[in-house]
Amino acid sequence: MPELAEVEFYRKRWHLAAQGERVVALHTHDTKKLLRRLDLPALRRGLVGAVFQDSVAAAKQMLFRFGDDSWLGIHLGMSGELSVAPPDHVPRKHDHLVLCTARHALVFSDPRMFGRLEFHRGPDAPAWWTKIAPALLSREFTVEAVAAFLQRRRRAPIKAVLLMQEQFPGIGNWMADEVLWRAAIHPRRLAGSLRPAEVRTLWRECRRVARIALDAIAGRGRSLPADLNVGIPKSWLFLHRWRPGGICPRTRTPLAYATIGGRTTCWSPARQRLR
DNA sequence: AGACATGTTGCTCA
DNA sequence: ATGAGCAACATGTC
Repeated sequence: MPELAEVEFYRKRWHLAAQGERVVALHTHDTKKLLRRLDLPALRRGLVGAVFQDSVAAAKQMLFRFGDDSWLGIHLGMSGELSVAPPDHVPRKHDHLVLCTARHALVFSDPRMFGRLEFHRGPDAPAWWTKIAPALLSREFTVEAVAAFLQRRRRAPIKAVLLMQEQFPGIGNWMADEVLWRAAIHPRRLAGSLRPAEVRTLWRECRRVARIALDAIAGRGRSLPADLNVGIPKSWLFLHRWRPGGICPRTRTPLAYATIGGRTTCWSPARQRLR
């Protein structure tokens, strides 16, 4: 499920509930897969007794800092989520990590187990965190960088290229379709075939979709929507794409579906034309 | 029953 | 060497 804005929603849920609280217990449901990058005893030593100091999200990953030098990285994969429960929470089948403070249980659950947990100890954030590509909303995410990247990937369909985290951190399947729909670019167009004006539009819509999605899904300031998706604008493709027989909210014509770049892709043929 | 799922990785082939 | 395409991962839901 989680892309850029959903990841921020989950990070904020833990942060608003328990930032500043001390971890008093930790439960793991060990699946070698999810915890494969984790030194479990080190995790326990680092977190239990430490205060949840801060957190940040980037791309589809989150980093939580405990005490001065303990860092917990989380990638939610396809089906992961973070929730908050009472401190006596009894872990359910897919709860793989539970951090308890005096007042809350912070729960990481992931049925499909495509997620990832990493623990790092040291004064600075780990290397895998600092090498995440510049955020879509940062100054370093420039139209020139996008143009150069599209040229390098010129033979791949633009839909597949938008999913590449090395240039478009946080964009996932639905955001990619949303960006292309707004930019009126057919998902099967080869990246190298986009005219400069189209590249600029694509760049601009990447930033717009990221900004609006973050506000709508994760809220502004200290607010947090009650649920994912409640704030998504009615005009977005997102709300029309899932039901078969969906109608484009702009052209009022039927949406099309196909596998492009290995993923189910939805577009509006009346709006997004080939070549 | 079978298809499909908002993600990533590692392999094969050009 | 570089890049494109695809199967695999594990489990739930329609």
